[in-house]
Amino acid sequence: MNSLAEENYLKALFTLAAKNNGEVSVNDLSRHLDIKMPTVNSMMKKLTTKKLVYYESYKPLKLTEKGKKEAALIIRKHRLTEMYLVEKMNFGWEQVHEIAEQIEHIKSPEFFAKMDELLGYPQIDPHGSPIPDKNGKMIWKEYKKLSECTKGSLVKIAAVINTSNDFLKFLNEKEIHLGLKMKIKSIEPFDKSVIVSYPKHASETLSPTVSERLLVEKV
Amino acid sequence: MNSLAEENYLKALFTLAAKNNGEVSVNDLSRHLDIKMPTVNSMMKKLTTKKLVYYESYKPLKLTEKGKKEAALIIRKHRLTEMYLVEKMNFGWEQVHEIAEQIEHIKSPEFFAKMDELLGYPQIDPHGSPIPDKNGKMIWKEYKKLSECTKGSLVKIAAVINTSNDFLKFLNEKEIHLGLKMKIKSIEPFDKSVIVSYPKHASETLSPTVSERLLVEKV
DNA sequence: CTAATATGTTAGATTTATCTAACAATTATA
DNA sequence: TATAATTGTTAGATAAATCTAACATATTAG
Ligand SMILES: [Mn+2]
Ligand SMILES: [Mn+2]
Ligand SMILES: [Mn+2]
Ligand SMILES: [Mn+2]
Repeated sequence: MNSLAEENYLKALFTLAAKNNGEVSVNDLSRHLDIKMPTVNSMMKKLTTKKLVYYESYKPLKLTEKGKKEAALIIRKHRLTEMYLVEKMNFGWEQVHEIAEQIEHIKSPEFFAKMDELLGYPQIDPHGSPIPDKNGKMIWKEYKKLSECTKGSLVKIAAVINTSNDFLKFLNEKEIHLGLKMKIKSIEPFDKSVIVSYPKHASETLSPTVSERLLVEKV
Repeated sequence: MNSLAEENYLKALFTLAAKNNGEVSVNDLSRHLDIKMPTVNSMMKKLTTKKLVYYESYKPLKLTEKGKKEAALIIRKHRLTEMYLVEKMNFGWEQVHEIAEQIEHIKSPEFFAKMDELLGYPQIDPHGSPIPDKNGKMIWKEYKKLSECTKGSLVKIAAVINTSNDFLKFLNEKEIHLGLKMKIKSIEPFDKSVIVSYPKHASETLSPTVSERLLVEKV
């Protein structure tokens, strides 16, 4: 059984690896978790003896297959929890991450199985991220960034990335949510702002900071 | 902020104190928590510096007012969780204690406030124990043990005490649950077994082991 | 009332997860 | 390529929560 600390390292390794083809540096982990490098270094040695991480001095860190699976199962619990909090407890999508960060460590397969069942076996979390299955398999659909779409296209919001509290609250104010269909009216040539329209909002200008964080699918 | 370990000691102190007019011994705590006496001893010193426990060498342990309140608030979270698991997630009353033992330590006032709201501000948990209010105030209604009732009386099951898994499963088999009304048909003079009747059960014999663990109110 | 038993305390060790300081290797820059 | 900056490692310290062994006090029984 992994400790709470070990679980957080596994999750961080998994998340950071996704951004850098499977390889993570001690420094990345250190900054991501706000834990000093020597601490990370010794934890990596420990996870290596547990066959969860592959580590050699001065080389990039990699999760083993076992490590990947265990990490994915924690992410599964995190995302199921977020979905449960939004769907069954009426929390806003900007409120659930902190709570899920704690509940993901609860040791009770029955508890998460029940959430899964009550939610009808959801495939995505409230931010559009895929929920890994019971074997730790996770599939990202092929979404496109809103910033990469062309004028005139009709798109549907599928996921948000870099889901900070402030960003989600901004989206709430603009009434932008998953599933929302919007039309791209034009793209400002100067700064690449995207001008869109959607129900109750005839014209909204979204800066690149925003449009790069919105993943969409074509309608 | 108290650690998980500290919270479990506070809760144990509160629970054991209820059985012994506010005083708890190091030995009681040690056995209850399955933690050796020297460990308990040093934790009591720590909780004393935090003004949660009143401790003097060789004297019984007592929670301070602050300690009592903090303990009651953890018990509040435990019981709200149990109620939520039974009412909203369809767990059996014998399944919820272990999960609540973990969730009671979640740091999120909003999470428990939401449970409370969704449950309609319940006063008791699934075993009939009172849920302390937001100020840590808890009131036990004046129930009587089934074993103390007289022949011919009509009673309603109000709470169960010493709620072990096996006992709750036994009650499930006998279809005995909170709110059930039963009539005391007779009391066996030899061993004080109570013979009762209730819907679908014309005659059930309950041993003292059982009838002493069932709290009832008169109908 | 003494002796045995039970309960409580002190001292010191261990495990886990963290840190700082010092040093070493790698990578980037001039 | 030599030097500087960044990244990584080692060594040793610290805090929390636990333990065992030894000793001290209190309670119980004869
Ligand atoms: Mn999250
Ligand atoms: Mn976490
Ligand atoms: Mn319980
Ligand atoms: Mn607990």
